[in-house]
Amino acid sequence: MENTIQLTVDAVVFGYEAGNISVLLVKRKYEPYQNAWALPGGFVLENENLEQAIERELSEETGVKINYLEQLYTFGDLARDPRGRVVSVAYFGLVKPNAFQLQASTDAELAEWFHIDTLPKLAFDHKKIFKMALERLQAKITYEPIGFELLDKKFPFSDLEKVYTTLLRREIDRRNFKKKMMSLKVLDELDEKISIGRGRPASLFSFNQQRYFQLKKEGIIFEI
Amino acid sequence: MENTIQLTVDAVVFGYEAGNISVLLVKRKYEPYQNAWALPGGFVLENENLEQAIERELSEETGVKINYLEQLYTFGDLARDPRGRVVSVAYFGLVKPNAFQLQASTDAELAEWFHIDTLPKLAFDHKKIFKMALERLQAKITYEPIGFELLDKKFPFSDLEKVYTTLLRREIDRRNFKKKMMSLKVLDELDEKISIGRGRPASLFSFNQQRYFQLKKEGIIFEI
DNA sequence: CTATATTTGCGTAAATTGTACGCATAATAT
DNA sequence: ATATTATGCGTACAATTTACGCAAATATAG
Repeated sequence: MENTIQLTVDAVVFGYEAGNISVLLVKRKYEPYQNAWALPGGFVLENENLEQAIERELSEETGVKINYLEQLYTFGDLARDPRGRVVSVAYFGLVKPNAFQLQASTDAELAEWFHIDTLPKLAFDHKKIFKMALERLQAKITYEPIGFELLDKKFPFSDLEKVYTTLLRREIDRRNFKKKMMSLKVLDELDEKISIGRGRPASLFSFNQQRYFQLKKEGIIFEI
Repeated sequence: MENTIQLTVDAVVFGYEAGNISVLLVKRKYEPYQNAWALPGGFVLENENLEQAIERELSEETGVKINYLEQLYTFGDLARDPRGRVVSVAYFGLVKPNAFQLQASTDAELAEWFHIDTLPKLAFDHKKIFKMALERLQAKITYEPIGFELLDKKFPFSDLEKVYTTLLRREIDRRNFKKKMMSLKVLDELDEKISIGRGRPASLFSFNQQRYFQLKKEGIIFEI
């Protein structure tokens, strides 16, 4: 039996900065869809697993180092790629603000961050993949502590709140949100404070992953 | 670039009968893992999509017709198959009791239902796939109305409750469970009653999928 | 035929969780 | 000094969840 099905990976990488959620795209250098924007990704090599393929492609095409990576869905429709039968395993990833800057490095292709509400036309079925990734992210921040993965290690509470209101596209009562989040026992309040512009300086918090795993093992679930 | 990655699909099919959750396995006819039990599945053909591949393999190997099918995860570790690099897209499925009987039909291989607590040793990484599927099913019945897919179209409330207590492995207060379930407005109480053994005869209920989709569109979510 | 066991169906009180919002505090801007 | 802004803390009320009592409708045992 001759095997003519090809396997690729694609990554939907989200970043957060100053109240905006962005996604990382690359401009295609070759046909098909030459010069169109697309999700970073490419063919899986025989001697690497799927996560390694994602990390290699991201490194080659964008130079971005991912902070959180999770498999999203596998797209296998017959006509999704004009080159023939190509099945793609999609992942979604999150990066911290410091990884946000794109160095126009080495042989990095043209990569850019786009606000999730103003994406350009995308190659292949990548629009559909992006849409599913965004829905997954929106759902997931309510039942897994992954919102922190978009922020620096130390962050003021208002930043976390902003990530939630931006992603969920609805207002959240600041005081109730903090009470709920603190009751989950996975945030440590640090001694440090930060003062940005005017207003009372904010305490910095950090996510205690060890405590989270501990609580998860005990069957206590994160839920906002 | 020569492509040597092969693509398969595997299905974790669950069935329910008389308080027991079972999973469908087939005995392998050829090497590798000859005569070992495995999840039904096989290579994806070039002219079929992934769901079609699942349905074809299930039909060929077991004759079982699936009632609910959902993609689970794609397994791509380097050494998961001794034949070489084989990536497998796993699905999980549910069947209704009437599809439970296995006809030793045509060229159906040896297929059998196994209680989920007493599975035999499985080929490849199928134990890992099964484990993930069970966890997904357990989680999913609490936030999507898929428990009904394991029951006949008409069912007494006690059957639904049994599906939940069996899968979640914990007692649920019968009265509160019914109140909660009815408050979701997706079950219709029929005029019919059923009497099994002694005790008061039970009303039959049916899942109103149309109403569910309606409510979902309005943003109302199913949650037990 | 009567008493008992069993399963379903309905309701209510208490405990827990969620929501709305008032007000003090600590900084900057005028 | 005073206004403005963002953070931090608390409290009353509403909604939901949980625990559990009891009646109704059947089968079974004596």
